[in-house]
Amino acid sequence: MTLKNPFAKEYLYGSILYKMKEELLKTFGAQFETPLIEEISTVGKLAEVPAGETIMDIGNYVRAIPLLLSGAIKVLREDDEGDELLLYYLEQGETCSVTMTCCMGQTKSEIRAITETEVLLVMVPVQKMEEWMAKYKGWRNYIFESYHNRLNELLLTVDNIAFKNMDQRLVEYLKKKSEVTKDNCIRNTHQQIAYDLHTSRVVVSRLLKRLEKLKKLELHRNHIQILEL
Amino acid sequence: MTLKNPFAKEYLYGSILYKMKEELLKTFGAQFETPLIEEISTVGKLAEVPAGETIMDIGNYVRAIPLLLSGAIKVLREDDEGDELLLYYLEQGETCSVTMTCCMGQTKSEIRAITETEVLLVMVPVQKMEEWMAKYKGWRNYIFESYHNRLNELLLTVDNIAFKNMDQRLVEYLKKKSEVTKDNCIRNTHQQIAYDLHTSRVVVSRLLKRLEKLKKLELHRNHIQILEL
DNA sequence: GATTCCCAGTAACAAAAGGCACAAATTAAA
DNA sequence: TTTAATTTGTGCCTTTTGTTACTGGGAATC
Repeated sequence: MTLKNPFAKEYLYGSILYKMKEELLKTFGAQFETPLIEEISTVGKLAEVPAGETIMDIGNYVRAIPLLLSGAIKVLREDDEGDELLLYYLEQGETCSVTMTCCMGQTKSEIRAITETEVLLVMVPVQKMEEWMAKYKGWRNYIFESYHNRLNELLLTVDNIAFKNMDQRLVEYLKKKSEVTKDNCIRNTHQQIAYDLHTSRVVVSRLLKRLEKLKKLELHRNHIQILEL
Repeated sequence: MTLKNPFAKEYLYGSILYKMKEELLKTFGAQFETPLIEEISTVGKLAEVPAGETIMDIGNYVRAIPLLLSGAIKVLREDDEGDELLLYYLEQGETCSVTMTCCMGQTKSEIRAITETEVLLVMVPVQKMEEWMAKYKGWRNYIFESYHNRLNELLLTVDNIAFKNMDQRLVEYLKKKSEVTKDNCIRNTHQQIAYDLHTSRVVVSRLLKRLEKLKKLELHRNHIQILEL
């Protein structure tokens, strides 16, 4: 947040404190202690980010971790040649464990995070994270659950790329994407899908055509209408 | 530890407490507080397991987590059809985060763990784990570092299966295996390698033959002598 | 010593995935 | 409107990986 600020709008002091607390209660009220929510409201920064923004990139140093209040973020991996692969999506109430381990260990980010939809999040400085770990059981449990969820999500990703063929992976991808965007219409070009799945545009086009013939979706320019997968 | 005990020898009370403390100091002396090491010695159970034993299987409930004092453990994933894939190795001073999240969340194990070499480990009951988290900073850091390491290791696994071809993966596999077993000789059949890499025996044989022609190794029945990879 | 079993080598073939080239359709820009 | 750029559809070919089938070598067992 100190270097180049990637956020479109950042709420200013006081003016929007009420909204932040309200949003925190909505998302974390059940698992966080009230004083913890108080503290987050005080030190955290609320940010609203439009879709398609890179909020964390490979090689960046991390000094704050994001708590996702609404919207979805996609987390990507990149290899030496710049080839990408979608790892998983983060949704409401989640946080990026990979980022967390990075800022704890003072190492650079290993992943790239891009907003999939418009997103509302709270940035919490890393020092507080450690402090709350000793102080609030709710926070400790949350951090552990996050790790748990991320590890399991990564295992599912491994399952997909190791055990499944591209056609199955494509179907899973479309399902998941439609789920997180809450939209039956995938607003993407074939090339963009190919990047996420780490394959070529031609392959995606071919498989999509096959799915269209099976009446599972309708293809249009720049978007795909899902019928039933 | 309550059901079928998979351990060959389990050290009995008192008799070997000295050895346990000594081993704990050797492996964890630098990062654990002295009273923590005391506590581990008191509640932990030292176990020596020969190579090739399954110490954790998919579907098992976990009530204790292992701290690895020496040797190596391989961690596998399995799909619905019983196809396997090696995820990573655990080595001295490490613990299985996936197992940890399982016992914290009271869920079943998602992975299988098999001793790659003879192994010395301490089993710690899960309740203590939580207790120490609030009590010892050294423990808290250790648990976090473990998660960190596991996540990064899993990311590398994803990189391998997503971005690399089978020949490169095979070379990496042989290197890593030779490293953790501290042995230039891979004592495996081609079929066993094929299981770990989730491919077929014929493919492994083909690629190994190619490596032999490149003078990178020598093939023998039941073992492979690595020259330089 | 003969038999059986396991392991490795190999050829031939099949399937999955990727690459290239180009055409057609549609949109955006000039 | 004309032109340019983008997106998609497809045929053809290559590479990679997987499958089947069969071979012989060697070790273990009878």
